[in-house]
Amino acid sequence: MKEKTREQYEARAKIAKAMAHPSRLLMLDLLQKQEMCVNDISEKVGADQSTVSKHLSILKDVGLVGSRKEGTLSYYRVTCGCLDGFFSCMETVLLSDLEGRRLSVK
Amino acid sequence: MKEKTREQYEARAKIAKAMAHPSRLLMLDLLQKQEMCVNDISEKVGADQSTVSKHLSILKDVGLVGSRKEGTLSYYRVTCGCLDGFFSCMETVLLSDLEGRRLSVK
DNA sequence: TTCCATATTGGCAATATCGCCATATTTGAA
DNA sequence: TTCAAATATGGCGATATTGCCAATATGGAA
Repeated sequence: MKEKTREQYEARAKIAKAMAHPSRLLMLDLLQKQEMCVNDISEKVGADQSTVSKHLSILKDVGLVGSRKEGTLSYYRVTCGCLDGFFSCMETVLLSDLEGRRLSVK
Repeated sequence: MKEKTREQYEARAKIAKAMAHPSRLLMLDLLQKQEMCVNDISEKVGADQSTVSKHLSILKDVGLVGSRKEGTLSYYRVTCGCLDGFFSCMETVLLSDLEGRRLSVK
């Protein structure tokens, strides 16, 4: 493991870790379509407001979402334009995995 | 959270979780370039052979890598062709995050 | 068979994540 | 200022992840 790239893998892992939760993936989907405040997200996700707030801060820490304040409300949104590629790759993996389990390479 | 898509987010989260580790990301990089056996990977990664074996089984469980046996050796390789998109998106996020921290949207 | 190299699996302690409750904090309205 | 709504943060038990050291397959060679 090279000295210089170890940090890079850790940085990448942070991003992957931020996405490694069903609720956070749902949030990313929602916030890609439109800006939303915490309470609305909380209802959509079906988790406690404090839980959602923490999830959002995790996403924000790695730069996947941004936020702005308007009065007492915090509006969050996705700041990166390449998530679709992410998700479609995931779908590809899921599909090919289903096929692969029936075929040669296990 | 819609009934039907919850499982889908969990399936995606599994994949993200599988990638959410520096060593596993390094392994994916290595195994994308060439097929490798456990011991060689272990040396490259700098972790115990049993640790690497477990990492590999995590990657294999979600269908990111496949393996074949040749004698006593197990050769692993990446089975999905869309990882580059994954990684380049991660780099994009990392870069834009650095810029974003100096600018408006926090 | 016995021996050796490779790989996988158990077990376990250390650490991290998760989600709720309770408690700040912030902002606008009264 | 006092109150209420929206968010953020502390804290804590429950659960999951991590990585090493055994211990256990597994296969080839002697």
